[in-house]
Amino acid sequence: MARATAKATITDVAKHAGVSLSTVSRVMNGNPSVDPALAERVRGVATELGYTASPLARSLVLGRTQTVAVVVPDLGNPTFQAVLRGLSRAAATDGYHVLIADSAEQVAEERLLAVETRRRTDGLILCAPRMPDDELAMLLPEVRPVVLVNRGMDAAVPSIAADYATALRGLIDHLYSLGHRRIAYLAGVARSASNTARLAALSGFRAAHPEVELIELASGVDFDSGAAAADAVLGSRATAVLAFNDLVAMGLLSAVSDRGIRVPDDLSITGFDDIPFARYTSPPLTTASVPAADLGALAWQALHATLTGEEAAASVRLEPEVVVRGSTGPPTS
Amino acid sequence: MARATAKATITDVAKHAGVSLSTVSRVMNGNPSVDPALAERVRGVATELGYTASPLARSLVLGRTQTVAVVVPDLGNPTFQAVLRGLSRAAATDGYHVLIADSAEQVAEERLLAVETRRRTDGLILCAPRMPDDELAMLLPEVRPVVLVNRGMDAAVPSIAADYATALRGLIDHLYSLGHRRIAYLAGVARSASNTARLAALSGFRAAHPEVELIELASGVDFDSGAAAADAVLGSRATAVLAFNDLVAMGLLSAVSDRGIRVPDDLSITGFDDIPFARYTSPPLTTASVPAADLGALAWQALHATLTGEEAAASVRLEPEVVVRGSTGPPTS
DNA sequence: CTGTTAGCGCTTTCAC
DNA sequence: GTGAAAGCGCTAACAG
Repeated sequence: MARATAKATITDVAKHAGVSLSTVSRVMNGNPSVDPALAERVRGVATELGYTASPLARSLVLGRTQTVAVVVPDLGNPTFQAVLRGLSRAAATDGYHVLIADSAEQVAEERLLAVETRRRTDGLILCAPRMPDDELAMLLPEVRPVVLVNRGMDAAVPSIAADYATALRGLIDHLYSLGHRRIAYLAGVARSASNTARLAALSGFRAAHPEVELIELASGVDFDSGAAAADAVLGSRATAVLAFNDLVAMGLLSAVSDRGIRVPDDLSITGFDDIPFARYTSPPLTTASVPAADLGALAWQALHATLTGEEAAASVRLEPEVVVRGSTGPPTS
Repeated sequence: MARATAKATITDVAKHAGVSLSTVSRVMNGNPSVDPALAERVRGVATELGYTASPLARSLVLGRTQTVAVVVPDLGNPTFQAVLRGLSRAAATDGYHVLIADSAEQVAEERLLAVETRRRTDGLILCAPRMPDDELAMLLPEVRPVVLVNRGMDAAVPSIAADYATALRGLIDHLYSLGHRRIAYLAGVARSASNTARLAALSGFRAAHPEVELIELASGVDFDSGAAAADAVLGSRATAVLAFNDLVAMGLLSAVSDRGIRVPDDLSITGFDDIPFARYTSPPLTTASVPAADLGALAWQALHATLTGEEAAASVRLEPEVVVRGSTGPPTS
């Protein structure tokens, strides 16, 4: 017969049970130094009153909230959604809660969001691919413990990232082996961490294959920018295009299809990330599979490790896999 | 020259400024009853020390956390992702934080998650389409203030929902006007709130059009169950199928296409929700557009209203719009 | 084993 | 206008 009204406090329980606060506290925390019979009685009163310790009060005195913060640049992006999902489930497994902040692509807000959410939690998981290096460097000490996702920094802070460079290289090699010699790259956001990695892959490839024409084209990171890039891509006379990510690839695919271009016969297209929908376009998208949910889970593991002080969490780098589907093929022209 | 080490407390500031705690508190809270000059000095010390009031301590004494909880059944589902996004951004606008819990489709966990996250926050936004009515009824009083998403209850708790019944009816009418007389329905999760609404729409249509054959088929709520239902759908000899949602529709579309079935010539398919990818299938999906992000934003508004006690938040019901794309057409058989 | 006493860091009467 | 003191609900020495 629990009365759900006006949440009972530890004092109520103590009074009803005729014991001191400490005893109740001990019982509730499973401290064995309490007489079993007494403990039983206290527990009885507690359940009768529907008592649960206030997380707030505990947090204040214990100095930990059992909560971590995560800031992402866009909750609408499937990749970050997957990171969040992996993170959230992993954290839940360890009894932690997740406070979430979406900067909505406002890089200027990220710092504040990070600091603010961090103060209400025990640690931070930061996805801020576009925050300038120097700003990030200033921020990091302030929000420790923190783990970075998809972005390296100094070794002092653990970073869980996919190896964008190697993966993109895999995609280029795939196109090359198909026979493509004129390849466009839709560059996404210029100053993002993963774009930097991709550009490195590009120049690596250039060095190895000077005979191949690599054309860099500007673009955004979503459907619309992919679609908007269609004319530029077609104008470039490339036979294949590396899109910044699956979203861009899908937008492009859709737009060129509308213009009567056949994929992959007239144009091969690769995506990046392997979001859940990549296999359902037509043709299905060749892409690099970034295990975003794993990234989230690993980020949690790293943070949890430093939280429990077991070990200095190590950075980890995941290798995406090139998954070849129908959107790439040999050039016909 | 802010020293970021060991977060300064209000006591530090008071000491450095040579004033009492109360004064610092007043200054930090913009209480005008402080001598402007003194206030200025205190503010100086505060910034110098990099002082910010501990949200935890404030929460404890003020009795509010500036945080709300949201529980969703699956963070991998685009609809709930959109709800979360709309909610998170709206809440951020009002200076609130969002604590998120993903029950990972474990209906048994939802109650606990709801109660636990609610205790650390000021209110709850609950998406629990599959929780049994009686369990929900028991839970609600315990987590108030709460607002329900996509699920009505008694009038006592505000509910923000899309009108699934009317929308599905719109989809059926669309198929009917196209000439379909044998229509299959992929029923998704049997006991979910929105499925109940859909079934109501179905029987409404049956009453109006006894000449139409309406075939109910079991299915899940994701790609795979859509694909898995392909044989059953084909076996039913329906000329059109109403999929439980876009995911199911896409899975089905993909599977029947693989079998050489042409959509919409051989089979018309409708989805539900209008997730961002629905327009990028081929053919693009005819579906009912559920403004999930708006649902989230409205849920926030309702919760915020009851939090600030301005008014008793009202329930709202949004009308999805039927959006006709390429996956539906007249039957050819 | 159990109770008493300090706080955790802050806000808020209540006096001066 | 400013400070002293009480207390938000809990835990953790510290005594018995």
